[in-house]
Amino acid sequence: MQYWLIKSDPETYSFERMKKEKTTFWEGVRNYAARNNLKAMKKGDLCFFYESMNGEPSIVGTVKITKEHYQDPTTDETAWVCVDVTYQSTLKPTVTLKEIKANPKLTQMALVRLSRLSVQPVTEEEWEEVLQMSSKK
DNA sequence: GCCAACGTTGGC
DNA sequence: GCCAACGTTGGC
Repeated sequence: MQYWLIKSDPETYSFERMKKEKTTFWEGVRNYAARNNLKAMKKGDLCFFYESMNGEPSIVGTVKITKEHYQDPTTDETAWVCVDVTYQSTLKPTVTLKEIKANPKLTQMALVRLSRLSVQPVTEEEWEEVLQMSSKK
């Protein structure tokens, strides 16, 4: 069981839409490092859903991997894969990037260090810490 | 909208 | 296979 974080520009695919559709295939990854992480995902793994760009960049909820990687149907290139994810929960309130950066326990998070990686691993400690931050607010 | 960071491409 | 140039991402 592992934890991950996936990023989305809400103009492309918002968490609102994720909630409405319940399940979606996470396609469009065109970066090798991110692709390798997609391939490492296992059914049942949990993911933070992070919204970038618009407004306050934040972790807004969690989703679950419901299907392991397969050929990305949006391209013929066999190099690229996608996974299926299903809505799990909404973080109330959300945890912003600002707060994550301000938390000394989270300075090692890939989100802070590798800000451009769109699919990244999260440690169990980081996972728990972010959930705590949300519940304590 | 700017610009820093970083991944990718392509010439050698 | 190196590395400069270029393109893209994403925070601000």
